[in-house]
Order: sequence, then structure tokens, then C-alpha cells
Amino acid sequence: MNKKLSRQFYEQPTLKVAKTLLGKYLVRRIGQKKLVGRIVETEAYLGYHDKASHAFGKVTARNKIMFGPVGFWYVYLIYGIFSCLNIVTGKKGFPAAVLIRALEPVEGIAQMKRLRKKSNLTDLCSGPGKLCQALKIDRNLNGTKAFGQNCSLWIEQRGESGKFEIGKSKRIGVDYAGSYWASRPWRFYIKNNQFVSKK
DNA sequence: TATTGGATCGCC
DNA sequence: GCGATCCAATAG
Repeated sequence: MNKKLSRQFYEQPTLKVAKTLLGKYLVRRIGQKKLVGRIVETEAYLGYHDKASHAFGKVTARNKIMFGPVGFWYVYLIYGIFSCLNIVTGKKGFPAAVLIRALEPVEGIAQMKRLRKKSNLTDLCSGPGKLCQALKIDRNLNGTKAFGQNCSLWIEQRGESGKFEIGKSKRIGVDYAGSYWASRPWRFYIKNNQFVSKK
């Protein structure tokens, strides 16, 4: 049974959402076709005190979606080349989001290979920039809704999540934020899963 | 208005 | 190890 996650799901505490998203399925609809991957790695960005977060300090044109209500996508361009995908969490006015960092390809694998120009399964979605390329996600989806009707991008539960161990570490690529924020253990991943981004 | 550097990736 | 490549953020 496939069940799209509701707005209420994203109202849970951000760290809980980040952990609970592991084993769920990211679904990208393009016309009648679907590209689907199982989420195996996430990171939490938590509040305006978090120096590693784009929402640190104040509202800007780019980060304003993070200050809005839960259940909307925050998509931004990194290094002028790749997109990164986050789902907004936290109450309105409190900026938080969960970055989707890696997927295990499930449906539409042939098209993912074309979009990525890669044929190795473990190279398709094993990083935040890679999975956006594989699922044709870019800033056109910034600010769109992940719940309710007429979404082109959402997360769903497919039966039971299955048994796996959750690993935890500091977040990747945020050393500029200073030792305290860079060392928060807010990255979560499925242990011993080959599709997790390599460090 | 000008400059700077990034929640990455892939090739050298 | 390093360059790609663009735009948001900040400084002036």
C-alpha cells in the first residue's frame, strides 16, 4: 500500500522527521511517468541559530521558504551547477528543513541513467546533487507543496519500512559553520547501505 | 553596483 | 587535488 505523507507528518520535530524519512520513498511525477527512490540518507538544518543553515540570522529572498509552513519543498542551486532538495519542517516562523542526501533507485531507473549520463546504479542518486539530477528536480519546484493533490514531487510510505539500523554523524560540507555547528550529529543514514553518499 | 564563495561532483 | 559555473549575500 502506497500512502503519501501528510502535512501532519512534517509537523513532527525536525530531527524525528529526518530519521523517520529513512526507508520512505521519494516520488517524482513527470507527466504520466514516475521516478522513485528509497530515501537512505538525510540531514537536519535546525533554526536560525544554526550557522550551517541557509536560514541563519534572518529572512532573505532565498531562505524565506524555510520560514514558512511545513510540507513545502526548498530547492536551491549549489556551486552554480547542482540543485539540492529539502522538505520544510518546523512551525511557521521557525526555519528548519531536512535535506534529502541519497536515494536507492527504485522506479524509472533507465530514465535516471539518461538524466545522469551514468550507468552504474550506485552513481545515480548517492548524493544531494546527484539525486536532483536523476529525478529532474530544480528550482522550478522551489516552494511547491509535498502533500495533498496535484503534487509533482512527494514522499510516500510503501508498506512497512523494513528493518534497518540508523547511523548518525556530523553533517557533510559545513565546516565553515564553526566547530560547534559543524559537529552536530544531525546526519542520518541507513547503515551498510551501498547507496549512501560516500565520505 | 561589485565582489565573494558555496549543504557538490567528477575528473586530474 | 582542483575547476566548473551561477547567483544569493554582503560590502561599498
